[in-house]
Amino acid sequence: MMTDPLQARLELAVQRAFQELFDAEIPLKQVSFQATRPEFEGDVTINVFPFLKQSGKGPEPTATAIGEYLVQEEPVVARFNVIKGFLNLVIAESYWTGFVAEAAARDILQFPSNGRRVMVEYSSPNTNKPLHLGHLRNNFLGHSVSRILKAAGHEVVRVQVINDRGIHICKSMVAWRKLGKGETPQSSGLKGDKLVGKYYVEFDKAFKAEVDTLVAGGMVREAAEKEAPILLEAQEMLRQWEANDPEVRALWERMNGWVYDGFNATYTRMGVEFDKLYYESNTYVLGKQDVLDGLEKGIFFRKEDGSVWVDNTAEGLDEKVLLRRDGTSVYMTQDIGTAIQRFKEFPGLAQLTYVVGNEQDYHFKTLFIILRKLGFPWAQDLHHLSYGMVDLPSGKMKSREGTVVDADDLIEEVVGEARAMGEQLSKLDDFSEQEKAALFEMIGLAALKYYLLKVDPKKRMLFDPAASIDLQGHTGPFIQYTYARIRSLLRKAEGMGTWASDQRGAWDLLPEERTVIKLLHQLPTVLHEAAHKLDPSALANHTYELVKAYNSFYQAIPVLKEESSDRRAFRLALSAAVADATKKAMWCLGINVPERM
RNA sequence: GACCCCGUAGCUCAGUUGGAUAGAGCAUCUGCCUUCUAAGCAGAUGGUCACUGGUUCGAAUCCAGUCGGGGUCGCCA
Repeated sequence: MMTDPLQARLELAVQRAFQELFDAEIPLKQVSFQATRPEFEGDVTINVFPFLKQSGKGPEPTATAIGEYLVQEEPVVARFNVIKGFLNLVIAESYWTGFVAEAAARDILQFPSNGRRVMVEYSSPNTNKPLHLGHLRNNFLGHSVSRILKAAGHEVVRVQVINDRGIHICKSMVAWRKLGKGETPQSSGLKGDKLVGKYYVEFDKAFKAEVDTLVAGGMVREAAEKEAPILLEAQEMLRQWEANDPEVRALWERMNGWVYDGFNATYTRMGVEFDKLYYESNTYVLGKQDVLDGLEKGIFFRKEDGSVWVDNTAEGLDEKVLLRRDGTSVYMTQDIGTAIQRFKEFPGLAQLTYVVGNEQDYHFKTLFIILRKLGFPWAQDLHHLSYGMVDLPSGKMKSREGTVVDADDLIEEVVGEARAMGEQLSKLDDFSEQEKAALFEMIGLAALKYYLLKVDPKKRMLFDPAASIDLQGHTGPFIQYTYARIRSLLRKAEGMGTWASDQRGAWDLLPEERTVIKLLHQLPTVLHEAAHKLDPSALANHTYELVKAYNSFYQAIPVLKEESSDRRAFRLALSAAVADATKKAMWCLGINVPERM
């Protein structure tokens, strides 16, 4: 965990203070810092309550003694005050102005490369259905986490697993062959993934009709659901697929191709990217040998019927099957093999993060324990970014009840809302239609992405359609707006000269300036924490705090109209630093920012 | 039933290595465009931090229990 440089410096100074004043040792980590509450004077507050034993004095004398020591010995501490057990420190202006100069000159949200390569897996769609709201949270999270890790200095490999085989896609294939009349995306103009999804639904309809017919003919429903001819046909097709039947394989490739075209169109619009794709049709055979090796070493055990199991009861979990009695593998087997393959493929991989919903918590717990038992040292570097479900006001999304929110439709809706708002404000009269379209696309997607990313990933969240297209308040467009406003300011200021930290005159920072500077100063630490915790919401919320503070500053304090050229230049430098940091922070969330809006 | 997660303002969410009077946005109400973009700013209203007990100088935060919501417990993926 990283503490910011100012804090690290103060921690050491406080430690020295205890040493010299009270001849007492205090552990660095025990020094608790917090931002000073606005109603008191100060920037940083230290709570001395935990150290009364070491000092042998009451809270106030302890705090006062430390405060006096810091003012004397640590140049960044300008003065202090003590209220109850709280030592409020005022940090020297030169520290803050020096920081602004630095933030205006370089990207404070880009950490130097640390040489660690990490992998993030996200998306993992099935090829029988279009992408929906759940995929959006997954993709935005995965994409953002990848960028945050990159900004934190990692080299990131983004991967996607595509579930392209199995009974589900065979169902679509059967229905298309029977009912499709040769329909293609070209012939009907339907997006490829939507077309295949349509036949998946058609299959279900036909299946239900057949079951009803069989039941009407006197068959028990349970039996009918196993024997409906169209289901048998799909199962037969899966066998043919596994036997490499050329005709079935050709149809499979053709229909999956349509799906990929559709997915790619959606991914492009979402602005989500991958470095490498894994297809389940290639990886589903992996893991079997690894399980057999584990069996030989006595890590797993075989039951009388021949099936192979792992016993995780000692870890508080359960027994879990790894190979069926007929020797075929299950999902877990595949995941074991895939993980092993990835660490072979990318030697020295420092971390592998799976972005997968929390309904699979148990699966990943089990998977990680198994890999640890198999003795892979990297097993401790596996993470499950377990995110909560997205609920609708009406409850859970259910495909059977037709309440699934389609990704393409949703994007279309937020972009439409951005357009409606943009046209109404009519600030863009000199924009071409093309420029407008690009801007509304950017704003709409910002609204959607920010809405899904500002919530702690671990928590289930409510998707309120009305709130998600909101462009005011705690939203992506609000942040974009602040950025555009600063850019406009900076364009007007061109030629007014630059500012350097040695140029500061004898002035006091205004409270509005100080607030902005402090939030900006914390941002790199927040980014680092977000990388550590795999949590974009921390960065999203802090970025909002920053631009909110900037807006208050902007509204209350003149910049271009400031008469003192030094102060004006300083405010421009601060504005530029906020703009740069905001742009980078939003980039880390996968959100673009406009020069005007 | 067992295990896991969650419960903070009317609604959606921050805040949890234990610290000062628990914060935002939306909604409602009041001001502010002759001044750098009003997608903004300033302010008001709104709280038994689910409940009970415990730990301690101090608990929304830690522990136990109760209630409520969700998830997982397949030789499915």
